Amino acid sequence: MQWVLDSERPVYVQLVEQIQAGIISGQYKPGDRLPSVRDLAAEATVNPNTMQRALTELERVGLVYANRTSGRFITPDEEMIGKLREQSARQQAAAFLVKLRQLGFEPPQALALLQQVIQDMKAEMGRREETQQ
Amino acid sequence: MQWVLDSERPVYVQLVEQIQAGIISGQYKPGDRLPSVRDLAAEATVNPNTMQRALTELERVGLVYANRTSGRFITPDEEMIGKLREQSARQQAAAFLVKLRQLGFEPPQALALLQQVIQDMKAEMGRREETQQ
DNA sequence: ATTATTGTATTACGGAATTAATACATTGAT
DNA sequence: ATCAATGTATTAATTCCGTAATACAATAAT
Repeated sequence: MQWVLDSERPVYVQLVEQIQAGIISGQYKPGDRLPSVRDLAAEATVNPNTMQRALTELERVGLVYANRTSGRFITPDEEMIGKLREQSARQQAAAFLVKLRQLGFEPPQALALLQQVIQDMKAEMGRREETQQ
Repeated sequence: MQWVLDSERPVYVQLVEQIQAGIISGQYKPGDRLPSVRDLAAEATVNPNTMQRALTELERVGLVYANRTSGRFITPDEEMIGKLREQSARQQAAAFLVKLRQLGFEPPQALALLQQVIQDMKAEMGRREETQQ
């Protein structure tokens, strides 16, 4: 795994995100054993405790579990992974709606805006392709 | 203005949000003079510096401007207010898409999910109405 | 000119959050 | 029984953020 860390946000948060992305993307498969805390920490050039914190967080939500001395594993429960993924996404969506309401956009307007932003992205991509040598 | 503050998040952030909401909702109209820093601070039972910080932030984005000794005013530029509002909303939308991609949702899927969340909200509201005494 | 009112700058305090150092506990392997 | 590898707990150091205390600066009003 290639770790990308900046100092804008807490390191342990970035670790959580990246491991989680690795799980969702299937890079870490259900049931896989993870490298040890110390190895992961060395890999990411991070203090072991910092890596531990990230792993504990993932454990809290149920994505991984630990067996003392035998190591840490991705949960084998694919359905749980799927549910967690969807639940997180819904939370993000709800938070988005709250923020947009603060800006005076009711949910249907927020939806329309998101649609438009996506359209604009597509248009931008199209222009890039045309322009590329 | 009735201020609602908790200690979950920085006070100055909450102040920014509430003043901004006041501007967008038209409670504070373009060109209006705001009460002085000290008065606002007293109103919200907050340290003057904390209120100052909130106002400086709003100034940074252009929603208000200050004239030494004569006070602080909402920008009279209604178009700017509108543009800022839309720009903020777009930023939120873009951030939402980034987070959802981290969870493995491509933009069209993110859009569909948001739509569904809104539908669910409506359904929930409906059930509430039926149930209410 | 003086004063009162306004915004601004500087500095310091407190406390929480993050990271690090170190020691402890468990257990599979030998 | 010992050891090595693992996760875990405890404590400390440090940094950073939010808030507060206080002093300064500018100008409209008198």
